[in-house]
Amino acid sequence: MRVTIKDVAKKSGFSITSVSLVLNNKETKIPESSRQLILSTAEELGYRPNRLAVGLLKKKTKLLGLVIPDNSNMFFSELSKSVEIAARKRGYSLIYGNTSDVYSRDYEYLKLFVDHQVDGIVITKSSHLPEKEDIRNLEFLQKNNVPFVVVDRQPKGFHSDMVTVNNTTGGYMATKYLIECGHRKIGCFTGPLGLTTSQQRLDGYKKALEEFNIRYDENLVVEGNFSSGFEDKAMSVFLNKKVTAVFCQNDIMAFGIYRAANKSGIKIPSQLSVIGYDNINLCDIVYPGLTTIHQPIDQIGEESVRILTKLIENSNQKIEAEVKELEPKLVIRNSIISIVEGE
Amino acid sequence: MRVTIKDVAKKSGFSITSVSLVLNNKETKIPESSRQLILSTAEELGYRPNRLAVGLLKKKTKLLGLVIPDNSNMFFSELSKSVEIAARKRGYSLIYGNTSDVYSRDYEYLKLFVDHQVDGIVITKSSHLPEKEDIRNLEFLQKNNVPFVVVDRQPKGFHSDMVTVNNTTGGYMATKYLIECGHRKIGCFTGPLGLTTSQQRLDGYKKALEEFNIRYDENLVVEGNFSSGFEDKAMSVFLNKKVTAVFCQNDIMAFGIYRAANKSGIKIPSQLSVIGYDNINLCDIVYPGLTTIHQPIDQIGEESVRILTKLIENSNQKIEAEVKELEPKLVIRNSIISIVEGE
DNA sequence: ATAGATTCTGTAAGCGTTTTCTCGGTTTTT
DNA sequence: AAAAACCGAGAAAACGCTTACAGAATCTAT
Repeated sequence: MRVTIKDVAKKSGFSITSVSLVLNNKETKIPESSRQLILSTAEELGYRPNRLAVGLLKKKTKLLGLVIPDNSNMFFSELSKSVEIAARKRGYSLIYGNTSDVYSRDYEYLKLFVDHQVDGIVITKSSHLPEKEDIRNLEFLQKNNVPFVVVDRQPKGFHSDMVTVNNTTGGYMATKYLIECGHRKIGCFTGPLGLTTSQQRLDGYKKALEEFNIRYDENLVVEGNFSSGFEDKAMSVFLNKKVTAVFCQNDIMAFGIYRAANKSGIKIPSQLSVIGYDNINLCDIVYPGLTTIHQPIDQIGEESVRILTKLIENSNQKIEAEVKELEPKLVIRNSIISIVEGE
Repeated sequence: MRVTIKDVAKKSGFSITSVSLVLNNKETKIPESSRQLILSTAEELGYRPNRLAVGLLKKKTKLLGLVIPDNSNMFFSELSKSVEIAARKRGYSLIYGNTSDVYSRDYEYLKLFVDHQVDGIVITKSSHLPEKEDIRNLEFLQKNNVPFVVVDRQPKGFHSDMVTVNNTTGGYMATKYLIECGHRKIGCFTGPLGLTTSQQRLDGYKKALEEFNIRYDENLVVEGNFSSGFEDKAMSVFLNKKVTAVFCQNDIMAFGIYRAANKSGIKIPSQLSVIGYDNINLCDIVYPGLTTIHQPIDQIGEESVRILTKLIENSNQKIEAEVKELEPKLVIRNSIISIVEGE
């Protein structure tokens, strides 16, 4: 059986109270000699407090729940990592729910986390979560008094603490850069259009076109899924429409375009310029290096946990919901070619 | 405040006992009418049992701990996902510890998990964990009576339940395939040589060479880190030695070779053949598609959790440690060229 | 009618902690 | 020498739940 505080008490000859007091460094008038004895027998027995018991009593578990759509998508696996790092820095650990983008699991995991009495939750919803369920989920958390922070994908019709990267700006920066490189016919390979993320990046794309007086042509927009599988279809559309550059709404889809291009004997960047989104580790490793929009993943994790722990530690007072919007950044590598002005 | 069983009891007019009995579907002679009333008020109040309380009492938390070295390495992020899927299938959730390959955190997380009274632990140790600490860690778990399964990287000097993929076979298959394609001067780009994983893959490489009477030349072996950073150094060695093919001990390093090759104007596969290891999603997406050794990640997760839950459910009886060795598989894509026999 | 069997429901202990309160024993003060 | 002050340490309640056990109420059989 595991060593309990009772064992330490018995062995050291003190009461449970005294042991607890000493072990928790409470200010108390227990003489140094007793103190040392207790400390050393606890050490000797390898005593570690049972967190369930402590949690039950104190109503704090130092556990955070993390819900993400897909840990095999590098953006999210890097995000998990950054959340984990930020959490451990503050003494919290993570229970982790990967929904595999099956949206009913969002709710399942939230319930589970609540049952485990997590102190707070970081959530990025599934791609196809219906608005109604989204609201139901978050209301469930509110009703149960569990602080939470929504990350990356914004809920519709619900205002809460949130950390995002400005996707409109990101889409705008990517497109503008392509235009400045002389491109006029620019394809857009989007994520699921039900997500604010995709929609906003598309908005940025449109905004940049408009600014440079380029007509927006919806036939140059192909919807993808932030993963692979649609690149061939997209490629055939782009070739057909003779685009000279493509804005891919994430890096994985950009790699898909790399492959499709190679298959069709199209050279990147000389015949087709490509820009991605996310700046995952691999961008540096592929050839040609992928020019992309950097998302500050470490900051996202850090900010989410910062806000969440703030919420937890001030759970008595109602604070105005904090929305942290981070800025994306253009990272230039070698997947884009500048074409001569006027031709 | 959260709804407790007491609230349900009060509201429905029954005792706590009756409510618990009904809610847990215990066989009992509570009449259907009372039963229904209890069920409906529980539902109405949105009652969910507090897992801390249940765990404290039953000494079962339905929580599994997962320790992995680096979630930003795709092999491990896919592994986390597969472990998670296997766990949820059996009603367990995951507390998740990413050590970022800082080996002191292996122990930290194990302690934490024990404190949280997890029912069992799945562990893949950090790359540079000294043997002594490795043993200390696993003995700690034994002493605390926490079942565990070691995955992928084997501990030295400790026998326990384990799931691995046969790395020797994998290295052998990769090398043999290159030889059969006519290659004779084959470079080997390894992982950290302190890991059994790397060592065994190297053994397989040697074994294949030997089988075909090719002299093993240690100058063709370059140690990497399973990540990026050493590819340029490796490439210069390989070019210098005029190898025609490279066996990379994981896919990420193979992608590194892709890049280094491109930088030096070397074409893959026509001028240099490359084989990887792991078969992560990206292999299909890069160009040319990477021929590689497939590791059955889903099976690894499934087997680990299967063994672990078996251990948990039979924790009374001592069972012989189960070592499950899975088989790797060659996946042929387009990164290897066959060279004419004799020239 | 009364004992015995059968249904139903409640009491209470216990899981491992923390923390408030109380109390016995010293020492100090007058 | 008696009262006051102080020090050190333990008893007990509480957190939310499960479950063995006891008990009340109803019904059956003699």
